Amino acid sequence: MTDSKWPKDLKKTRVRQAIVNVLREASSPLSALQITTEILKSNDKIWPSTLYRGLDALVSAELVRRIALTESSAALYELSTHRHSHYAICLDCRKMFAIHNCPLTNYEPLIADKDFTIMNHKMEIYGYCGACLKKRIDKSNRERNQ
Amino acid sequence: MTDSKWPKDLKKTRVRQAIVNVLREASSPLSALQITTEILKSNDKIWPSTLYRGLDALVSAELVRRIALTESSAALYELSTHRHSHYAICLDCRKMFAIHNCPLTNYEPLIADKDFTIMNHKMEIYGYCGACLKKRIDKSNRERNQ
DNA sequence: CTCGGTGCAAACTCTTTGCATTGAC
DNA sequence: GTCAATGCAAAGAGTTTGCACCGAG
Repeated sequence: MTDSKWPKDLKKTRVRQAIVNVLREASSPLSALQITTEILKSNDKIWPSTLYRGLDALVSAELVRRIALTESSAALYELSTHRHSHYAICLDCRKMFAIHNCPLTNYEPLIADKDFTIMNHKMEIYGYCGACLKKRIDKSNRERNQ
Repeated sequence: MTDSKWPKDLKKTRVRQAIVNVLREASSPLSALQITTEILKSNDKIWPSTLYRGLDALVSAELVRRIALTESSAALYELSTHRHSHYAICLDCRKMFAIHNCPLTNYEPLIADKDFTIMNHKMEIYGYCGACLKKRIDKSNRERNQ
């Protein structure tokens, strides 16, 4: 509710505030559907079109960042106050872990001379988080012993 | 037509051969729609469902690789004989340039200890190719001079 | 009061599913 | 001949568009 730095040229409407409130409480990026579900929980109403238009406005105002993952068809959204650029995503539980130091920062100049000027990049790392890896190992041990 | 190493357990059907033929002639990855268009040009017919099922079969047989870009909603397909892992994509003309040496190969061990075991990764680089960058510069010069 | 935001319906893109028929082996 | 591949229709997810009404500034 306390929206510290809401851009003055961005109308502060019910829907937009609801979106920001939901994203503020989220521990990881949310899909449009997840945001809708959360808003509906608070006995507030929202329509898909309005949600997407609201998100577009917030993304344009740089309050919200849109993340498109190659593996999922739905886009994810997070507050842009969290300065994440990349994520490692667990193949089992789909939990997302922010990667703070980007490996490409030093690498980009190496390919920049190939008649291509780099503006930005996307990177996703897939694997298993500690908990899920343990479960996998336990499971394969159990199967071997029976 | 000369399909050097067609997996013996993969039925060699009209549709699958048509897909492979189209992809063989392609200079960059194609979308399902582009593949459909190419096949229809040869007075051959194809239905979306059949195309997708054919692509799935070819991907499973590892003859074809599926590329999902974060920026486009449609998946792209290429023959897996071209050993590309990453692309640099021009923001203007959308041309794709293969990147052969992956910057993450040496980097992965650096984050692997963070209770996360990396299995694979996706990377896309966005920017401007030489031709499009020149056009942009020329255009901005022209606008400045008038 | 005004113009942009919203409710609602409908469309649109990409992809998948179901089922009867066809064709590869 | 058998079973998987295909033709075709229809549905599904995610997102966008159109238009009348509403509400923030």
